[in-house]
Amino acid sequence: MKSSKIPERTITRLSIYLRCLEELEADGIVSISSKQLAERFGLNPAQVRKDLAYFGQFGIRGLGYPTQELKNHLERILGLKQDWEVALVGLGNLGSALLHYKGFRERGFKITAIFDKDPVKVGRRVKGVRVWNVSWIVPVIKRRKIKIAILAIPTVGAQAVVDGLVEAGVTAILNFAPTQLSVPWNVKLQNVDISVLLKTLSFHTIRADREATRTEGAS
Amino acid sequence: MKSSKIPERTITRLSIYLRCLEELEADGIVSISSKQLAERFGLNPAQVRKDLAYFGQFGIRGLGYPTQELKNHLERILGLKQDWEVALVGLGNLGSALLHYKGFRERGFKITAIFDKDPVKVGRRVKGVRVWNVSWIVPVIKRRKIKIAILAIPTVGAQAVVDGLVEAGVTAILNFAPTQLSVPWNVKLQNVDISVLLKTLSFHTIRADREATRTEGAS
DNA sequence: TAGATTGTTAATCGATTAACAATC
DNA sequence: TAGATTGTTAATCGATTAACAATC
Repeated sequence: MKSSKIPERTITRLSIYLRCLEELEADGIVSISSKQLAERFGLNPAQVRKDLAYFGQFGIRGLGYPTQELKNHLERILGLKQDWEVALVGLGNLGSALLHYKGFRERGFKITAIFDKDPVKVGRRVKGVRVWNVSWIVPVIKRRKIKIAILAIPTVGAQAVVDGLVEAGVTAILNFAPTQLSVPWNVKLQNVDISVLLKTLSFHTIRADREATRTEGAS
Repeated sequence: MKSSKIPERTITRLSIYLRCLEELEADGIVSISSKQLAERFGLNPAQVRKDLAYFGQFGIRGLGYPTQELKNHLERILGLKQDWEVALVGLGNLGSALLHYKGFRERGFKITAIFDKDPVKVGRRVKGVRVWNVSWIVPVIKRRKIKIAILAIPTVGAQAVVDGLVEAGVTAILNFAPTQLSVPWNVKLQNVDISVLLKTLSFHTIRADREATRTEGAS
């Protein structure tokens, strides 16, 4: 078993391949080549093969990859063969939207604990899930052995919450708070900063604008 | 002017630096070195200097970067000196959450057109913004010259919507639909696939688990 | 002047792509 | 067997980091 180091982007692509395989399976297509798979995403076939080769030999030379089998392998690799309990911290606009997002449960992620600091919300049940005061994070998560958390709170106090999550044994955090958080090396922090994303769009729009006027001028 | 090619990640980091500079300015700190800036994000000082050097010489040797001035430069580079009109397509849970997200307006992004296909929603006004039928995308966006769109709709029909946006002159799209969309080379598509993100978290949790049990066994 | 820190070039590192023997 | 496609090694590419002259 030579695990070497697996690039982050390989993992991201793996879950994209998986979605494609689900579609292929639904369409009754029994096998697919790295070339075909690559074409769908504008990737290089060698990259597809390399990504998969990190985890084993799943293909058949001359034929390609058996759809269903590869799908099973990827599900196992990505840890989707089991259901995951997920803690949601913050039940504002974004938190509520995420709670109602059907994609989670479909893929085995169940929000089973919610935390908020608003006394109006604490104690209620939303979608059958109890809302706890944030001060209960450590004991509740510890007891339930929850490993994955979603952070949908404002910047202020976010680090304290993260510290609590880590103390409680959480090893993976999806963070929507627009701030830099620090976690120990063995905890995975995935940032989704919508305002940063919008800024890159703004940058590209500025550029597109300039290009357009330049081209106009040249023509 | 040697523009060369600017890495995507440089742009992302630029907007992170900017946030830091805003805080520094609020704290009345007038200058900062690449070393200090890098430390805050666990980056390399050379990288900070290189990122900035793509766009000009903003620093003073021996002293560092003047906070306020650099902030201004970054705002100009990222296109934040102007307000942006943004179109929101899809007013479900996620769309509503994004509409109510205060971070947008604070940073000059105003959602000024909403599209949905639900007849119940069409024609209403939400937060003072009119909801149009999706079939009106092209004329409405064209007339208002909107350049940035947020896509918060399900997979089905997403490509058709994107085609409309592009036809109407949109050059940057923030996509929350969990599907691969195709756009022309001069349009920037930024995907935020929450289910893919959760899968990478799942993968890391699986790994952390294995590591933990291995260490236990070894001890 | 001495110390500090930039801007930039060169070295390193890591990821992508090309090429090809292995093999279905 | 001939054609196709994998798995893997080698070549390329691009981004990060180190090093250092320029200069405040």
